[in-house]
Order: sequence, then C-alpha cells, then structure tokens
Amino acid sequence: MSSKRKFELARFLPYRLSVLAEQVSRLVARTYAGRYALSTPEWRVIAHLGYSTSLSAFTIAERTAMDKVKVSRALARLTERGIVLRETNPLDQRGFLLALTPSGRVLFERIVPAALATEGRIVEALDAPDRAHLSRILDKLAAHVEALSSAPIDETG
Amino acid sequence: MSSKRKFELARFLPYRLSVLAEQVSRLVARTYAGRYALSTPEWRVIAHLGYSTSLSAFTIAERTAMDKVKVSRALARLTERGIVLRETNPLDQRGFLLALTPSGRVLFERIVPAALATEGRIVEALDAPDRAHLSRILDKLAAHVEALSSAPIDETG
DNA sequence: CGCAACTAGTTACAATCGAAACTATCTATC
DNA sequence: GATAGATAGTTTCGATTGTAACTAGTTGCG
Repeated sequence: MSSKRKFELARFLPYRLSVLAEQVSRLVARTYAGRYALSTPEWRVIAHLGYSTSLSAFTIAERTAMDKVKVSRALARLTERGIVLRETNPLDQRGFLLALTPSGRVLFERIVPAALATEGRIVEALDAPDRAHLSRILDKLAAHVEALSSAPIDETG
Repeated sequence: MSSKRKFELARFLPYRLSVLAEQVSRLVARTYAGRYALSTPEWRVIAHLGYSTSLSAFTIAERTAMDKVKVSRALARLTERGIVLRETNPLDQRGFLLALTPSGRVLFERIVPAALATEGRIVEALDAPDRAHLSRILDKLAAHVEALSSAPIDETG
C-alpha cells in the first residue's frame, strides 16, 4: 500500500466537485439572479416554499442545507420584497410560519421551468444510463459524506 | 413534452452538486485549515506549485479555476509567510515566477497525504466501477458545462 | 409558580469575495 | 521611437459570508 501516488490538483475529486458545482451554480443563477435580482440563498428559500408551506425558518435551514443566519437574511429580504409572507406562529411565538405570497408564487412558477431547462441542458452531456448512475452515486456520496462530517476530526499525521 | 415535472429542490442536480461539493470541501479543509492556517485558495496555490514550478500567477489562476484577484491575495499571504518564493520574471517584468520555498515544500509534502487520505475516505462510499464511472461522468459534465458557460446568456422565457 | 436550560431567529463584527478601476509593463503598428 | 492597445497583477469598494454573541420566547422540573 501507500504507493506514493503523484498528487495532481486537477484529478483531485474534492477539487473537481467544487469547480464543477461552482460553474453549474453560476449557470443556474442566470435564471434568477439578473432578471429577478435574487441571490442563491433567496432562490433556495423560494424553491423550498414553492412546494411545502407553513414552514419555520429553522426547517427551511435544515432542508436547504444553509445555516440559520443565511436563511434569516434571505427571509428578511424576501418578506421586504413581498415575496414571502411571514406570520408569527401562534403556537410558538419565537418562530414564524412562512409561505409564498401570490406574487412570490408567480415568481416561483416562472423560475422553475427556466431552472429545469438549465438543468436539462447541463445533463445533455450524459446519456440516460449515465444520468441514473450519477444520481445514485451522488446519493451514496452525500450520505457517506454526511456521516463523515459528523464524525470526530482526525488530526493524526 | 413539457410534462410539468414537480419541482423538488432536493432532487435538483445543481443543488445536490453544490451541497455535496461544499460538504466535501469542508471535510478536506480539515487537513490544512486548522493546523496550517491555510485558506482554500492558498491550499490550491500550494497544491499546484507542488508539482509544477516557475509558474506565473496568471497560469495558476487558470489552472486552479480561480480568478486572478483570489490568486493574488493568496500569493500575497503565502509569500509573506515564506511558503512561496516570488521573483520578478526577467523576461517580463510585469509578472513573477513562483515556486514553493523549501518550507513550503515541506508543507506540501505533509498536507498531500492527509488530503489524499480524506479523498480516500470519501470515495469509500463507492466501489471501484462506481468510482471510475463517476470520474468519467464528471469529466463529461465539466467539459459540457465549460462550453455552456461561455455560450451566450439565454434570457428567453 | 419560578428558575435553569434550551430553542428560534436576529444582530454585530471581522473576514472573504467579486467586479471594476487602477498601475506598470509589454507589444504592435505606424 | 512614439503611441494605442493589450496584459500581469494589485487595490478599492460594496456586498456576502460565518462565528459568536444576543434577544425573546418556551420547556422542564423542583
């Protein structure tokens, strides 16, 4: 073992994933950033409220893989702009119940097809079996990395 | 066509890629951030100088998928800390020739095995064929996305 | 009830970032 | 060989981020 493999950044999986994800994000951002002046966190919040309603900010944070500060800031801007409706939760006055306003929903309905179209153009690079395979692999990796992340930090070496 | 697919953020490829890449980056950062106080751009510069030498900042920017501002800032800190040696290029006084200092190389030699080990633990989730497949798919996607990115912005819709 | 521990969300602050403007050098062309 | 345009790298500035501290409300438990 320990066959000193030559290190090449360009073949290093974390690097490749990071660069690809960044470029893909940039591509998708074209569908909402310019025309609707939305940031990525804002788009994620809208996307999530688009199909599930009356959520708390915390739940959104969990499900959109963002920390609560990011979500809080995104929500502040979205409520200000009349895209999200925020009302105090009567059962727990610390939190809010959140939903898209009608105009927020219009926004959602407009962005989604464009976003899906962009996704479509991206995966055009792959044939159907490759797409399915990629999807399965990503799920496996995500689950595994999730587990590794919560494991203790190994500072040996 | 146009079979209105229900939109779920959690199944949206760009989102999945982004979350996974972020989590993987965080994991790898454990090998250099805490112990060696390096940022990701700094690590990338070191990683690249580790196996190719006498590069210009611009070349590094290109090959590490970072913009020149990021590279410039990373280099400023790295030269300050004696990790990178920067000398004016005698053939073009605008630019520099860059290389790791001996202590920079020690750093590189220490971080690389740890980084590779982390990569190893991440891809443990996959069997050998899956790994190969993922690698091929990522290459295809990266090339395709690269092409899409330089294409004009489609604001139709 | 009353106080400690916890949770939801916000604010503060310092670090990081990207876009654009800037400096210095180089190259091409006349 | 002068001048316009390109190029390498830095600086500046406003916006975005992450961590930690904070406020307000809730729960558990004596």
